[in-house]
Amino acid sequence: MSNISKKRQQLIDTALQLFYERGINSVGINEVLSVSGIAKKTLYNHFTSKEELVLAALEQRNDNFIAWLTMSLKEANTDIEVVNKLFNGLSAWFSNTAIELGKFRGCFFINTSAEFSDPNSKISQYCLDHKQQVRRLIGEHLSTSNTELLDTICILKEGAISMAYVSHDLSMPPKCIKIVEKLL
Amino acid sequence: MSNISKKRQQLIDTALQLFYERGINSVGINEVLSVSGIAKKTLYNHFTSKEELVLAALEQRNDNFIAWLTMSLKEANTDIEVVNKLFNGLSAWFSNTAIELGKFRGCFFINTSAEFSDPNSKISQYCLDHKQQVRRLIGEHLSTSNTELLDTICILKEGAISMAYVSHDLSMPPKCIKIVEKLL
DNA sequence: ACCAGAGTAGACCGACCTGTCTACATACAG
DNA sequence: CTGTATGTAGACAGGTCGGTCTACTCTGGT
Repeated sequence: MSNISKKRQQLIDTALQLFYERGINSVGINEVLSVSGIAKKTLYNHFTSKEELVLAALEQRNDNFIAWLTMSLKEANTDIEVVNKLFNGLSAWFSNTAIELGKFRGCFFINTSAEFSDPNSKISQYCLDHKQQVRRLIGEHLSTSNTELLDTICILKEGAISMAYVSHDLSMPPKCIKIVEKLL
Repeated sequence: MSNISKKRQQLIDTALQLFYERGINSVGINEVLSVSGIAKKTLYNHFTSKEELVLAALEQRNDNFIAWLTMSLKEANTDIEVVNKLFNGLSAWFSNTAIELGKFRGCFFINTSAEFSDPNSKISQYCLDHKQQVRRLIGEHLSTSNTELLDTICILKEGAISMAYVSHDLSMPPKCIKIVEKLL
């Protein structure tokens, strides 16, 4: 890997970590630089603004998350297996057992949407896009193209994430599994 | 009402509106002052810091929300009626028909939790407290003290709010009602 | 060996942040 | 009528923000 993209990647990695841990508006460019040990000129060589760095961090997180979810849903051949693997995966995430996703601090995309109020901004649009990608990936593992089950799973997933973060209640994923079991 | 508490209330109302619309970290004290037309000295007469104003705005929002929810659940005498009234209420909120709650921009408490990363801060604690109050209020309207139904409703509620805001999908509340109907 | 490209450190800019303070106006209770 | 409490306007302090720029160094390919 060339030096140029190595530095670029270091910046993205550091930014993602700090942005996810503490929120984008609470982390300044200077902190990203001092933590990563990279000069300011280099950052503005690769990104024209903080917003571009934010978008790159969102893309990185999306890649990580989709990869993790793909792995989690691997070899799920029945609908109930998909549900089990999905919510067991969420459990692992919440309890910091899914190391690929870092220390749990809610959904980075929900948190970021909360910080950026303009729904037409690239940042908000990307958050929406991420949720659609996750939904599509789950849908591809289900036996039916009926959206009813997919809707249910997505609602429960979002609810479980929100309650895990805001209410510190990590017990929702098993309950979600039971709910879907009853419905099938 | 005395002048002192009138000014205080104006500050809280303005702060709540701006904080909810755009996020707490994106709104400075000076903007709250210029919009409300109140002097800075007066603000720091009533609140020792921005954090205190934020807490007062959270309390105000909690009062408004609990009052709205209490009204929405009034005369719900069966479990299914509670579910119907709750999710129809959410529908109205999402589509800006519930004027008491202002223009929908997600859950103020979820959004605020996303902005403040320290879970032990008063602000994060208050967000958690709000969610518990809402849960308790819903629970009081249910026929059983069994937490299973209450858990289900709360997960679905959080999921519906999150999807309405991040994914601009306002269609979840009726689907939540159908899900609970199947489970009962 | 040399030069261009990519890196470094960090001063600097204007804008904005929270919070303090001075100086003055108004209202009202005793 | 007067004193206190509460209000006003806004300058100011000290800090941080995103972003620009200068001046210098390192490194790798020809």
